[in-house]
Amino acid sequence: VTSTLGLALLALVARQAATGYELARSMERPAGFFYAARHSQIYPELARLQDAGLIVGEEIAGAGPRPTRRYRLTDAGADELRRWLATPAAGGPVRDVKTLQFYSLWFLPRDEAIGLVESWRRRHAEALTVYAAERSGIVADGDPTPDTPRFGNLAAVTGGVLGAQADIAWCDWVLDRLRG
Amino acid sequence: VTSTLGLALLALVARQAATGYELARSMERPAGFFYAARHSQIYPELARLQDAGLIVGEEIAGAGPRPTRRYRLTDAGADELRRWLATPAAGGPVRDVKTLQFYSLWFLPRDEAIGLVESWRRRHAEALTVYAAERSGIVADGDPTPDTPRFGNLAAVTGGVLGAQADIAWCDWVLDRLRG
DNA sequence: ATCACCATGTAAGCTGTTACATGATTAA
DNA sequence: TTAATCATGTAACAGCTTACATGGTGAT
Repeated sequence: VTSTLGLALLALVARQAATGYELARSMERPAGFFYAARHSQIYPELARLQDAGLIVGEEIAGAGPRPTRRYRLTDAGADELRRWLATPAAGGPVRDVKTLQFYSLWFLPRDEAIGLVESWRRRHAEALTVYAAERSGIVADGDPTPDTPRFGNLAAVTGGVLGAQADIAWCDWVLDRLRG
Repeated sequence: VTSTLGLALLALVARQAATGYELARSMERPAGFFYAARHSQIYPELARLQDAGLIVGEEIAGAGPRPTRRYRLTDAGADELRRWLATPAAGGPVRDVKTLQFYSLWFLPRDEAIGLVESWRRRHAEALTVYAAERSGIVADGDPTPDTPRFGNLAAVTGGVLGAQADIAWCDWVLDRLRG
């Protein structure tokens, strides 16, 4: 019954009790690399999760006109998250703009096609340096064991590295053909 | 001004004039692997594209209570598509359920974590056989030159193969860690 | 004083999904 | 005759984005 956004929030709160603001930050920078959401979507969803008894918010001292709340996972929330993780999620709708553009490369003059692929390559190369740096940061703190959140971080960022490498290899393959 | 769905439809119509029904089919099976949409979204968008002068529909004989129309690209539509392809599209929102689950692997007992990753691995292996089969089918018809739609097909499916291989390698890396 | 950041909320609008609706043709 | 396929459309709803709204704290 819980939405994917709800489960994403449970996954974050499971790691660390957090305010809506902190969760919104996470869904921009670290977790946002693979699951993004805005605060306007997060706050109502947190209210729903609390109504469903999956999280509880405790009021804390904070800045601003409205009360600040820090949420933590309940036992029911932990069950819900584990149930979702136990079965592989059905992949949602696919809307891959990059593949759509590569699918249409034949429609461009040769030089512009090369320019398009090169700029995608640049983007992936940048992403790779970001992921690789993040990854060596994690590894430098010691190899995480599979029952700690840091293992999830390492797994996610490793996927980012492997994916970016594959994307770059793809661009190189296409460039070879276009120049060849 | 045109939506991404609109550009996806232009990209398909650029290859081959098509009815809304045929476009909806494409967005299930071949093109649907990287850009999916339903007929309920496609028909109104086709009307909008025609209003904007990017495609024109010609009534043809066909089954059904309403007139059947086959759409083809106009010169303005070709310009619009080329303009979009010339600059690399801004990546839309990221909502990667698989990475979210891997990020949360630490939260599961070891055996269930292994089960989850194995089932993702199975899914990617299936995808790989589909892409690989599709790819050898294209290559068997002769190497396409970069100015033919078949080159786009080959580029897209090559990306599918490389991506699936990277996904499998990722799963294997995680499984290695989980099994110790 | 001005700016960035902390912190939470609502409203309008666009995008996308599911479901409802209609009817002809062709193959089992 | 029953089902699949061709072919098009609308309506209700869910999900997400952009923009509006408020106000406190701490640094420059």
